[in-house]
Formats: sequence, C-alpha cells, structure tokens
Amino acid sequence: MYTYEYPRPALTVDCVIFAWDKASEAIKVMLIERAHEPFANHWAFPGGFVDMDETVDTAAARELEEETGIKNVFMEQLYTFSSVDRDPRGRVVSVAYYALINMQKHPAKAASDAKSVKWFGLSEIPALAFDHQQILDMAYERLKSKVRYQPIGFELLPRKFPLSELQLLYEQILNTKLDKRNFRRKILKTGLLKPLEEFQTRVAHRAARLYTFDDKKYKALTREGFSFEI
Amino acid sequence: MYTYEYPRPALTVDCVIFAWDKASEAIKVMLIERAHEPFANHWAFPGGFVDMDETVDTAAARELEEETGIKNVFMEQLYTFSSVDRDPRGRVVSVAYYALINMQKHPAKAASDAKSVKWFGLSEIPALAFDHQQILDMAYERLKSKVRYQPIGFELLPRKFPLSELQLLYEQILNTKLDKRNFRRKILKTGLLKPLEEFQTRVAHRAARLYTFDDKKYKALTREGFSFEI
DNA sequence: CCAAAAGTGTTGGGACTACACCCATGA
DNA sequence: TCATGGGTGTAGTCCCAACACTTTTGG
Repeated sequence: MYTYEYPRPALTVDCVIFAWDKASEAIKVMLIERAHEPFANHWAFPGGFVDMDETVDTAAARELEEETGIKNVFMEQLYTFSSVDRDPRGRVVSVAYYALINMQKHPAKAASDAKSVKWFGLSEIPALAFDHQQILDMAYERLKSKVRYQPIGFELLPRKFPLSELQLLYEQILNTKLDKRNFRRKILKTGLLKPLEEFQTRVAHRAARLYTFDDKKYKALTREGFSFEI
Repeated sequence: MYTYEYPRPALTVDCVIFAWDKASEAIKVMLIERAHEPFANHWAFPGGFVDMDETVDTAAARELEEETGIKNVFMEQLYTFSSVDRDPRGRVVSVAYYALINMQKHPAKAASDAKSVKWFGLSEIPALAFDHQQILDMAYERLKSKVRYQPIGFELLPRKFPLSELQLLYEQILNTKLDKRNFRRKILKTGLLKPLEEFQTRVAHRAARLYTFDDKKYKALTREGFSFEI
C-alpha cells in the first residue's frame, strides 16, 4: 500500500518568538534578516530543515538555539503550512512554532547565516519572507486567545514583577484597557501569584510589591482540572 | 543556506472522523482495518501520503474521500506528529486532521485497501496502528474544548434536530449532565438556532419542535466578534 | 510639596444554578 | 389512561463591571 518511493516535500520548522519589551511597553517579535536567496534582505523567522533523526519539536528547539542562542523556553506547535508555492525553491512544508521569552534573559544575538537580528513591534513589521506574515498573524491570534485561559503571560516577564506590569502586558496583548482593581482581584484570586517581601527600587513613586508565578501551585491546580480566565 | 539535497521524511495525513450516532446516543469514531503490513489487521484512521502538488489540507480531504467517500465536511488541522519511530517502515511525519460528520448523511463504506470500515464508540476503541491512539486522544481533547466556545456541535447533527438531541450530544462530548431548562435558555439566547414549524414524527410522546443552525447569523456574529459559551 | 504610580471597597445588575410541574402524543 | 419525553418560570446566589480616593516614594 504505502511506499517509500513516494515523492517527498522538504520539511522545515519556523519559530515565531514573542517577547515583552518593558522599555517600550510593547510585545515584540524577533526577526532575522536573510543573507541569501531566496528572499535575501527580507526578514524572516528563525527556522530550518528537520533532520531525519529528530522530531519537529526537537528541530524547532534546535534551530532556535542555533540561530539565536535561546533555549529552554516556552514553545508550542502552532500549525503546519503547506501552500505549494510558499517557497520559490520548490516544495517545502513548514511546521510553525511560537515561543514566549523574556527579553532581559535573552538578548537578540546575530545568527551565523543572517545579516542581523532585530526585535519588531507588531505595528512595525517589515515585508516578510515566504508566507511568514500569515504565520505571524496566526501566531498572534493564538497568543491572544491562549493568554486568556492559560497562564502563559508569565513566560514573557522576569521572574519577579509588579502586578502593574502584568496588567500592562495583558492590555497590550489583548489590545484593551483593563480596570486595575478588578484585574488585581481576579489575578490574585487564582492563587497563582506568590507575593514577595520585595519591592521595586529606584522608582520615583511608591514602590510596588513584586510577585512571582507559583509554578508548583499551577501544576497542582492543573492536575485537578481548574480553569483560568482573564 | 537551505539546500534541496537535504534528507526528507515522508509526509502523510491522518484523519480522525467523529460522528454522532443517534441510535446509541454516543460519539463514534471511524476506523479502517488495515489489510497490509505494517500493522495488518490493526485499526487505523484513514490517511495517506501528501502529493507534491497539493497542500496538506487538500491531501486530507482527498484521502478522506478516496478511503471513505466522505467529502465537504467540517475538517480542521489538529497537530503534526513526528516521533522518529512512529512508523516501522522509516521516517514518516504525519499531519493529523479531525472531521465532524453527520452519520446519516455519510454511512461508512469499505475502502479499497482496507479489510473493513467500522464505527467505534470512544470506550470500545481497539488497539490502533502507529501512534493513532495518541492522535485520537488529542483529537478528542480538541473536540471537547472547542465545542464549548465554537458552535461546531451542529456539524454532527442532521440539518433539523430537536433541542434535546443537541443537549444529549453536548452531554456525551463533555461527559456531564446538563440542566434542560438552563441549556435551552442559553443555547436559544445565542440566536444561532432558528425554530422551525416542523416537529418530530413517529414518537410515542409529545413531538419536539425542530431547529436548524443559522449559518448566516453565525457568520455575521463572527465578523463582529461575538463569543459563544456553553 | 509635587508628581506619579500603588493600593484599596462597595454597589448594582446580570448571569448562573437549582429546582418541579403540566402538556401533548401514541400506544 | 398511561408512559414518555416536551416544554416552561422563579428565586437565591455569585460574579462582574463600574467607579475615586488615599498612600507612599523620590525628586
């Protein structure tokens, strides 16, 4: 029935990397400028071919590390893109992933075969290579919907953060304004944030208490099937 | 940078087909019994290789039609499975889909290269070929979560149905008991169901009013971004 | 003392849950 | 007339949204 002589598309992975930029209070996406054809001088997501002895998950993590030095971050499969003409060199199917990282921990670092690496705000995305704009659109949609019912926003923040920063992050991702009191009540009621005896420093106003995401508690609650909702 | 001399995994699609079986009041999954090795005599989802001139979406629809005669149904990409040893013949990556169909409209029909085709309840799934049990688990999880916030339950029902059948369907998928009055109120409040001037026939009790899913209304509401919630 | 953000409670309305009886029909 | 599911309303509770002022700190 099946045969190995069947023609095979090439298989790649692409990785959309989101980060929270505290300075500009905006979500950013990491792009690398391609040095070679096709799409030389265009911006694209880090990615590359899947090896014969690795899963696509592994390939995505490997490519991410090779091209940006980033590893051990939240990463999830997004969708498999397969338009016949999405790559001018021939038939290439790509499994897209998205990652959420903390910009302080992972500064952008030039990749070997790229001219440069840069963070872009979602409203300043340049012309992208391949069908990467479509991939980005879907990744952002996924981020928006997932952030509402799974506590993945924390992946974008430093380990210790004030509630106001978390709120700002949610406001940026969801593109809405949230009520401060209601937001605090709701987020604290989940019990997923541990208040610390530490405070902001060097701010020209009352220092905010820092919180940290309680991963143990989250795992425990997940096991007994709870629901999170912003 | 990229090269076409790169080794390529084979690429397939697999399709999990869910249906609502009114007779047994249960969700069923269509499996085909494999005639040939590997996994001869094991049950598996319909699927097959992706051609060089088609998208994976197209391949999934094509394989579904070729192997079961079913076409023009709700079908969505689920996940891409890529364990290195998932196929004993070598490296095969598979993009899984799930479909929701109406069992009356699409009776199971024997496929060319299968010994037989059968519907199985979720509690009577036999040993499956490849990693298809894992695929099924993920597909069912997706169905369960999606049915709560997108009106996809209707894809499983005939065009005209009484509310009690819709409720039964939800109860089976979500594996819970729902309150009749609250369910009716909530589902009618969405405005997505059009009441008809038709009723059940040949039932040994008061005949229930039939309803139909209002697709136009759904599309209109979707455009203006509404949210649906069971 | 001023500017800037931190932090805090209450109230009204809408939504959800729980719950029980009569109705229509065919056998 | 009986058995079976169809169909309906209400009351109590909880959750959510809306809203403004005082506190703390550094400059």
